[in-house]
Amino acid sequence: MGSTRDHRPPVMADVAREAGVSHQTVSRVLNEHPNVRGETRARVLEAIGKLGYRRNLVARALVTKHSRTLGVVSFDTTLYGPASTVYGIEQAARAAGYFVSIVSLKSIDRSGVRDALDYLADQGVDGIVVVAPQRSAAEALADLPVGAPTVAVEGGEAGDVSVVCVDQVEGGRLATQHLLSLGHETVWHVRGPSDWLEAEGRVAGWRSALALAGREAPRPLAGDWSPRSGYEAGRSLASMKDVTAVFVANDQMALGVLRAFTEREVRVPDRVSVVGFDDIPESEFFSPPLTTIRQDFGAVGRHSIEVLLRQIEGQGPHVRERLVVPPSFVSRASTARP
Amino acid sequence: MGSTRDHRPPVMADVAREAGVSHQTVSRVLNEHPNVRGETRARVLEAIGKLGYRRNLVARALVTKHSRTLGVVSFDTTLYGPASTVYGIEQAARAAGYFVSIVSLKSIDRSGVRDALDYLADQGVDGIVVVAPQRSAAEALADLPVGAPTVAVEGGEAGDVSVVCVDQVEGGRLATQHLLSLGHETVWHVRGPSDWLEAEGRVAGWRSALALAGREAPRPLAGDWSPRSGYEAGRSLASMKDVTAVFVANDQMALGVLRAFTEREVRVPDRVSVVGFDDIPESEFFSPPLTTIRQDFGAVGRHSIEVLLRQIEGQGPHVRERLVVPPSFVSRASTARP
DNA sequence: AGACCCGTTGTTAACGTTCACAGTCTTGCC
DNA sequence: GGCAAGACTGTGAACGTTAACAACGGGTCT
Repeated sequence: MGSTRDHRPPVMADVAREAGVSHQTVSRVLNEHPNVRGETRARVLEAIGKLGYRRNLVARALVTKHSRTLGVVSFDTTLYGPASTVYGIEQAARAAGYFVSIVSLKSIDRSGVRDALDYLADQGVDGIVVVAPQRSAAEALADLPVGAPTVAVEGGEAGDVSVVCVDQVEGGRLATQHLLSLGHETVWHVRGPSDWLEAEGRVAGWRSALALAGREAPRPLAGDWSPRSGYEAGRSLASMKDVTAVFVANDQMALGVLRAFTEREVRVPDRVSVVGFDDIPESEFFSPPLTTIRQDFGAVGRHSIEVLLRQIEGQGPHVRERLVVPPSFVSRASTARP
Repeated sequence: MGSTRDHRPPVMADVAREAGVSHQTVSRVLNEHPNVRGETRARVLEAIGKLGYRRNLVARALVTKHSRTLGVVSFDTTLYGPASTVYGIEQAARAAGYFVSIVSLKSIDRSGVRDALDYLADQGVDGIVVVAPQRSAAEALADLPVGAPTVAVEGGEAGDVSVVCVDQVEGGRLATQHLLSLGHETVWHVRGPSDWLEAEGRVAGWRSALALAGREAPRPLAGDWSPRSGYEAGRSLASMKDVTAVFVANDQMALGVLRAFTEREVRVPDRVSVVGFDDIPESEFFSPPLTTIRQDFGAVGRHSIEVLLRQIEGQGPHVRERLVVPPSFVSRASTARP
């Protein structure tokens, strides 16, 4: 104990003095440079421990031009999907030794995305993950001026950037085929908002499965992902006599549909079968437990970081990757033969 | 057009040269120093625009010792509560011109919290918000070695740091009093994990309301916040004959309870009344729609930033604040007279 | 023996900003 | 006309790190 000044946190020079070496040698020890004698290294390490030295990452970032910080732009991290994705991203990033700086947009429009990108670029992030489920976000990304490597999550055919996404079309197909295979004549659909790529993908999958089976696609009902919109769609569906199977574009809306059916005493799955999408933790305990399509958000987050790091750390000519995570079918009690 | 080198982003010196002033004057314009002639300012601004100059925040942080970045430590941001809180924090922080760096812990133990704090301190954050709903987290905070100002959210009597929280005791009381006022003899409770302060607070509120009414408190059933644990508690409750009212410590578990009751054909609210906690977006569409206690997570997030900024920006002798956000009662269809 | 390489260490100069201080040019006032 | 006060601007030195290069010593090869 008893360093010269305890009121200022120690810097590299203090450690160097303590260990009787130059500050550059301290730097070498910290950066695990191979050419440092074992005994010297030990002395430096001891001095570091004694002084409680912590390297100043800001100074380091200034000279290396690498902040070891990744930026994440997301839309409404209150929703289960984005929240889980961001969680996966953060975990993977930290495991790789990166910090994560987050910007949550209230609405994703062109300028909002652009501002967020600028904001992060200002901070000097090494790379950016944009969770861009809406078409407008994907488009904003297309004319991106950002220097930093970027990966889009759920970003459709987003311009020049790499994309990691769940195969929504396949998910829609899975749900619809399951219902058809049970013997339903056709399958109705409560869709998500039209500016969401995920909503479009699920519609496309639904249509293609119906087409493959030679069935006419009924007019889809519009929802906005919220339970309330599902509830309203459910009331419409309940009043139609020929509805026996419904594919709802997410579990929250499916909950609303179930609620509407319960109120109108439309039994599920006896009279109508329902399939959801996402597999939120609650859906297993809906009444009845919801058959749904699971998205592995954690995997999406992890993959997006892998792709991004490959782009940051790997050299080579900026390959644009596209990684698709398959959804999976989860069978529960909300579907049955007609 | 045609600056000397387009391949390197422009720095202050480039702007200075372009505008025919010194770099210091550019700095003054950027920092809105009053003593700059209007015409000079205009010239500098024009040069900035022409060159597309953006100030390097890393270099700035090095000299000012302020990164304008706030750290957030949270536990499982997949859950609705933490996710909403973090969202509120991020929005408020950005509005105040701060970046937000997030660390999501998988498990909150002493060393985990400490590592996260170190990690953020290394990065040079100006302040830290710890969303510490678990006792272990709060304790870890008690012996905090961090130099940065810190605020705990839901942190109980967390050592020396300021705390922002929802009045859980009041919430538990509200729920219980509502059930008692309907005429129920007593109220059962499905509680959260015992190492969560929120769970303890709700239990305390429940007990105090029962005590005030001169009723015996039944033995609480243990849950872990998950719908499944609620389901299991619900199965137990369904097999007891004298249960007419249940206060469940969160909405997810309440969903599980409702599911168990439905399976056993225990009618809600006809035979048993149920009250939840949180008011997640789904609970309005449970069957039946859930009467619950709403927590304003957004307000908690905003307040925590206010308190933190007051601590960072305000001088003065580190006052330890404690800010309590009141919960509110939301009446729906899951409760009735016995 | 001399040249050369390599492991190890130190010295000096960036990185791009702000701070402290020293100028210069007005302006007002006696 | 001189002088001080203030507005405005410039110069140099930090901030704490890494990069580039030089220097030294000992070993190997010819």
